[in-house]
Amino acid sequence: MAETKSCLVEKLSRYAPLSERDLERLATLEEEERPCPRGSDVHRAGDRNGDLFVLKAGWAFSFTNMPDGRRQIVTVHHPGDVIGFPDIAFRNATTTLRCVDDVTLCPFPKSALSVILRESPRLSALMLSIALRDQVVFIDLLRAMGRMSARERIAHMLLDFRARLRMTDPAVTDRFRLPLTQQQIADYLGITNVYVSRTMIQMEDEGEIVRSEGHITLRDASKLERLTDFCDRYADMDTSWFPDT
Amino acid sequence: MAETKSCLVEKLSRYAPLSERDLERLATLEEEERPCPRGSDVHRAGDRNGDLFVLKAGWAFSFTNMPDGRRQIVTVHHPGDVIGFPDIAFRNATTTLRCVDDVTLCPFPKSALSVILRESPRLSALMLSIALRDQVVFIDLLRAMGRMSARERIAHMLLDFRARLRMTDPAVTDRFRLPLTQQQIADYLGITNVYVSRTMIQMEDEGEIVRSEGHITLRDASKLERLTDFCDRYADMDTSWFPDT
DNA sequence: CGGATGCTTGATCCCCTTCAAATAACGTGG
DNA sequence: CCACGTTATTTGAAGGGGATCAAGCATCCG
Repeated sequence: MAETKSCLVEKLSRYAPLSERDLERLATLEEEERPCPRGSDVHRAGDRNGDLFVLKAGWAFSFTNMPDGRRQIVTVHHPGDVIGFPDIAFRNATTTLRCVDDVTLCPFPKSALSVILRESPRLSALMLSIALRDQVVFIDLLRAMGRMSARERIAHMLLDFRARLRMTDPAVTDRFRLPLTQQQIADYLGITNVYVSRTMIQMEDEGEIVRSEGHITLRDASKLERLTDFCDRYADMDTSWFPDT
Repeated sequence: MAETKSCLVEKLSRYAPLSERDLERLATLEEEERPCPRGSDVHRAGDRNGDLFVLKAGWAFSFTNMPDGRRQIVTVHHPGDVIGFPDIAFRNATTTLRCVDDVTLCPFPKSALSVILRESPRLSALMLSIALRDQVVFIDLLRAMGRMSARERIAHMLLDFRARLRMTDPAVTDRFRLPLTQQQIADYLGITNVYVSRTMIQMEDEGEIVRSEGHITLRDASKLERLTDFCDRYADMDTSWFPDT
């Protein structure tokens, strides 16, 4: 029985059935979990690449800066997310990882990937699939940034957050905590904090959302889904082609 | 000796040294190459997922539409590129693949991935790395879309194209063929064709670029690199952690 | 309770869009 | 190789979405 409460096991076994051996293998790869206070940086862009993480609790985000100070938040990480995948193709981190909340991280070393690739084709397929799923999520975000208005972008972001939160907690409803500042939302969506404020007020005035106590409520999620042509990439991965072992 | 001129072998062996066995394995996975006329669609968004491709010759691009007709080109594919990676995590294609030129494709089936994962950890690592490298390229593009002006986006695109073309042909200089229409560039960068025209004229007036005979010349690439804080993601992948076999 | 941080609001500006039309380049058939 | 329709590029004028700057409020936290 998998009595071990490994983050990685917890996370990956959600996607596809894994053998006992694979589960054990995963559990041994993990290092001791590690807390990080809100506002702190786990690593900075340019740092030598170290570990990958599973985000056990709290929100975080990855971002890059331009020389003149413009900032782009690239990913908002939710509990259960694997963090650091894109960087492993390179020697140095391409983004800075900052904690939104007090956060708990479960690190596992980059070299663990090598072990997985050598020993478990099925786990390898899973890692690859997650990476490729994330790529499609980026593509969806790219479409939002390229062709959507500020209002649509915010709607898209909210739907995306809901879908992601629902992955680790199926009980998530149309009301959930949103700990990001408007400046952070702005840096994520490529607009300004001022316009985030204006747009969210407008969305609230028109009954699309409600804000209170750091939480947000989607009043009519399916309307927002139509508005943004939203597609939940977390719900329907294809695992049928995976090797059996 | 690898006498077979397999596209896949050609492509992948560029990144990291591979064993004879791996090279042979790759060669057998490939199906017969296939031509596609310019302007035609290889597959459409929503189609059941079939093959992956190596683009042997010509340019192509992948795009999505919004219900109201807005279009976002997501990737511009150059000779040597592997096409279709993001889709394999799903049952259906998420984008439409359209040919810019008369194109030659080397298809290999999705099931080939399963074979690779089972038989060659080293090739698996390579596939994963390419997927993750592409993810970083998307992140760079995202940053451009979120925080850069039209002019900076165009500069970024040109630098990216040059870097990619140089991967398969190191002889590529600051002058190269640019077969995209301004409408396509616009749909790629999230601006309008009209503004692409205006901006490129301005860039030409100010001596940053030259256009002639369907080609473009970068007059001072390093200046453009500073302007956009450009980073060549194709030049420096980290393969040091790969399994040996 | 006081400072800092985050949110809202107003006035003004500009990058880019939209619409429309003219010009140029291209592809095809004769 | 030219003629002609088609598609791509350029140009102009006008308008809007969102940026910028600056100030006033609300909230959080020690």
